[in-house]
Amino acid sequence: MDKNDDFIVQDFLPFLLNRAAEDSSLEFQKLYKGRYGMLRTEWRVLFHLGMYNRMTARDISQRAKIHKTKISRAVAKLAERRWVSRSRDESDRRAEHLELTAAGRGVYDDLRKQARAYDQKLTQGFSAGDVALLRRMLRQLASMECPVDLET
Amino acid sequence: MDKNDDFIVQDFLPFLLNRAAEDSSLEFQKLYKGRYGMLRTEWRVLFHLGMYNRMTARDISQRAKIHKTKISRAVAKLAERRWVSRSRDESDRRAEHLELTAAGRGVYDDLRKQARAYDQKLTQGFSAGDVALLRRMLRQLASMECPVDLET
DNA sequence: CGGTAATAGTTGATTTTGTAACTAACAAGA
DNA sequence: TCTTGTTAGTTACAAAATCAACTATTACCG
Repeated sequence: MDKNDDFIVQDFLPFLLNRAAEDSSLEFQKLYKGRYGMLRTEWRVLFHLGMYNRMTARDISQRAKIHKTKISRAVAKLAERRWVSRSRDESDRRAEHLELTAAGRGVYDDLRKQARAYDQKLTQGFSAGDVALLRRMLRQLASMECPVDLET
Repeated sequence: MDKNDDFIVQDFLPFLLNRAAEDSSLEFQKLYKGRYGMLRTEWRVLFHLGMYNRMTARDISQRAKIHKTKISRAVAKLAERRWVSRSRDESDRRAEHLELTAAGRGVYDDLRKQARAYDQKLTQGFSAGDVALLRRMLRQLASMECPVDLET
């Protein structure tokens, strides 16, 4: 990693990140998939709404960096299952405010509990300080560059 | 993260990992996609072959934890472009040995250079020690549980 | 105003992935 | 040998992601 030509592609950060991401997501995915028949994007939208309460699709898209078409379809499914309610913004009738219904919040609460437990399981091999550092670095890596056109 | 109910789903490790993985991959993806029209799995297969020289699809599958169908398709494309050559194992005619051609090695060499530079760019905001710790933790998170049936 | 551009969100077509089932080759025991 | 089981790899079909184009609404600016 330091010298001129000893670069091991197995150490390539994007590779390591993708592997860790895929592997660490697998088990939790079974949960929201198996228990609620949700897709990953649906779960992400759900938890953003659970956390911020009232957002438009655009808000979620920007905050989570999820493409708007994915959100559109996820919201459609969540609304169909009555976990999310939609209401037009009257001052800008293009926009739509999204909120969890009571049922949706029930699902969110359950999954959040599971997520917490799962997170603890994932991190139990590390010291608290290391985990904190890890999260900080991941956040920084994620926000690093965002010149990416989220539309299109 | 510590108390009973202050779990912020934005801190959820799989979420952070996925975001960091996606974001950190984007720019490099443009490279192998734009310059060589490769898909992610193809690039992964290519660099495994570049690193280990002679492998079967199964070897790659196990080492990189990539599903065999993905590898099969990636190899098909790489072979079609004459970047990879295939040869049957004579002692076990089910297996096929894969190797980079000269052209394939050219591509690999170029991309490995790019990868090294890109990796340095990604990590330049952190101390060397932190980066080393990060890689170690990612590797551990990735290999943590592997009860997952790689076949099927 | 009127026209062009931008924005929120949706839809449809194409790609890519995931899942299962399949072929072909080998292994091992009755 | 035959039967059953396993392994390497491919293929077919369904599920999902991506990309481009679309509607409807608002903003900007002459």
